[in-house]
Parts: sequence; C-alpha cells; structure tokens
Amino acid sequence: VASWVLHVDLDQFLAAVEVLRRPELRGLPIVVGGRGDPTERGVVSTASYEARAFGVRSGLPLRTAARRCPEAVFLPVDFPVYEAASAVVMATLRDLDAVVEVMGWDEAFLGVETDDPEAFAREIQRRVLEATGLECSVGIGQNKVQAKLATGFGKPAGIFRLTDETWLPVLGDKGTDALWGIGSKTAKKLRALGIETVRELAAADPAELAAAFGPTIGPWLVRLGIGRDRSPVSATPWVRRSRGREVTYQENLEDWDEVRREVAALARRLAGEVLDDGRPVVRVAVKVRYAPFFTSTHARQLPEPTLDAGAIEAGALAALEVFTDRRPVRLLGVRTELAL
DNA sequence: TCTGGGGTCCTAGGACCC
DNA sequence: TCTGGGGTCCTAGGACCC
Repeated sequence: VASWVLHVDLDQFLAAVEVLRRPELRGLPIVVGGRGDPTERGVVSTASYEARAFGVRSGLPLRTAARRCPEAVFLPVDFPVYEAASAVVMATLRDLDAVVEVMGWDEAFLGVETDDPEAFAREIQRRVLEATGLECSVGIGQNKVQAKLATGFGKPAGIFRLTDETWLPVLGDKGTDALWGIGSKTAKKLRALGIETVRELAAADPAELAAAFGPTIGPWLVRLGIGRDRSPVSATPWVRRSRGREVTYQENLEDWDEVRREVAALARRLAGEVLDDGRPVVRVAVKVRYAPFFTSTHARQLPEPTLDAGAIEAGALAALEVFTDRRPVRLLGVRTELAL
C-alpha cells in the first residue's frame, strides 16, 4: 500500500459553528470578528461564503467589512465554543487509522496508508459531518506541502489530489505567494531576483537564494517551488514555547502612567495562566504599537526562571522602561517565554 | 482598507570568551 | 599595535501562519 498525506480543513469554520447554534443564520452573510461590533477596532476572523461574495475576507477591518456588506450579521469571536467544536473534530480524526497532526482549530494533517486516498477522504468528510454537522475539504498529496496546497482546490466541501506529476502543471504558472510559507514580502524579494512564478522558483539556484535569504530559507524555498517536502506527519504533542496577551485599545493611551498600569495588569494576568502551565518563565517581552501603527518589542531575561507573578511583572516593567518614545499607544502586549 | 490576537521560526549583529 | 577563527549567548526585528 502507498503512503499519502491528507490535509483536512474545515470550511468557514467559525461562521459554520455559529450557524450550528443559530440555524436561522444559514444562507446569510455572516462576519465573525472582534467583539462583533463593526464600529470598533478589530478585524474579520472568518466570513461566511455569502459574505465573501461581497469582498469580505479574513483580516479585513470590521469597519471596512460593514461598508462592503452592510446587511451582514456581525458576531463576536467566542473562543470556548470553537475550541469545543474543534475538540470533537480532532477526536473524530484520531478515531481513524492514521497519524494525526493538529495544525490549529480547524486543520490537521493525516498520514495514511491506503491505495484509495479519495475513499479515505470521503470517509473523513462523512464522519466529521456526522459527529459535528460541519463540512470540510480534504487535500491529498505525497507530502504535507502538496496536501496543504491541494485543499484550496477542493473547497468548499471537496477533495483534490496533488502529486509530484501534477504539481507543476497545476501550480507552475501561479505566483510564488500561492505557496504555503511565501507571503507578500518574500514574493516581492523573489520578484526582484527575476522569479515570478512557482515554475521559475522550482528552477532557481539554491545557492543564489541562500545568498539572498540565508542558508536555511534559501534552499527551502526552492524545495517548496518543486513541491518536495520531507517533513513527516507527526502526532507528537505540541509543546508551548511562549504565552502572550495583547490588547488593542479602542482609544489610544496618551498617559504613560496608564501604559505602565496596563502592562502590569497584562503581566499579572499572564502570570496566572503561566502558573497553570507549570513551566517557569525565562524571559518577558513587551510589545508597543504606537498610534501610527509602528510596532516595536523589547525583552528582558529574568534573573532566574520563575513562576512568581511579582517577578514576571517586574520583568515586564523593566522591558517597558527600554521604550523612550512616549507617543500615543494603540496596542500593548506582554509575552512570556517558557523554559524548555 | 486606519489595519486582531494567538503563536513559531529564522536572521543578524554585538558582546564575550577561548 | 594589530590581529585569526570559532563558538555561544543575548536582543531586536522580520516573516509567516491560523
């Protein structure tokens, strides 16, 4: 039997979960994001397909979404509900004869031994729908990169297979940012090197890209262009390396004393969550986004690994003191890095 | 288009040591 | 007075993903 990688991705996950508990919303344009108030600062987490028809996409400011689709139903992000739905989906996948690697709330890779991956994919869709009422799309590939890219061609509620043979015929003419791991910045840098398409990336010289992107990323980009990927599907449980909290304020903070109080409060709140993890904090970073959307981060190593809330707060305030710019602040964040 | 919140990994440069 | 090569640690920032 052959080895295949299947990538399972739930369709319009947050919007679909909202429809499950409010069936009267089915068929309507739904926008889930922020606190559900399109007059506030915030962005779209998930838009239903009906809302996407109006040009509403993930990451779009809620205000803009409301302008594009005034009749949309705006809903707040409700983490516990999505986490519960996600847990049922992942448990369903783990019941199958496969290695399951969870990739977030609504995605997973499955390593499968089968001669009929499409039949396996249909079985996944059937079981997930039966267990949760949610639809998913499944990408099939000879590795994770192929499977991940294939899923997009299967949406919604479909199945699509990509292989070594079909990779370039399907993707060769697309821009490099169609690939998983290449965003707008890297695509632009590649264009400056004369590389526009996936096919051109596949034919690029790894040494030349190493010179431009570094010894790890350069050669990896070429492998990505070819659609080859040796990384295994791994069921090893995820180990958290950091835990953070950040807040965008509805009104900018002008008073630095208030900034200090907010950072201290974020640090104390984080300390409580970190205590539940049980792994000591070794470093604390503070992030400040000024009103003109310029962001910078300063971090401080703690004198010793600790779970003490006072020490974590002191570390955050020490990192905050490195900031000398006292312009109005739009966002504050605190992130703790945990001992391994 | 006035741009969230949660993360991970990589790179580069300076300090410091042998 | 000018100077090598390597290694590690630390910090800041960049890029990407869900």
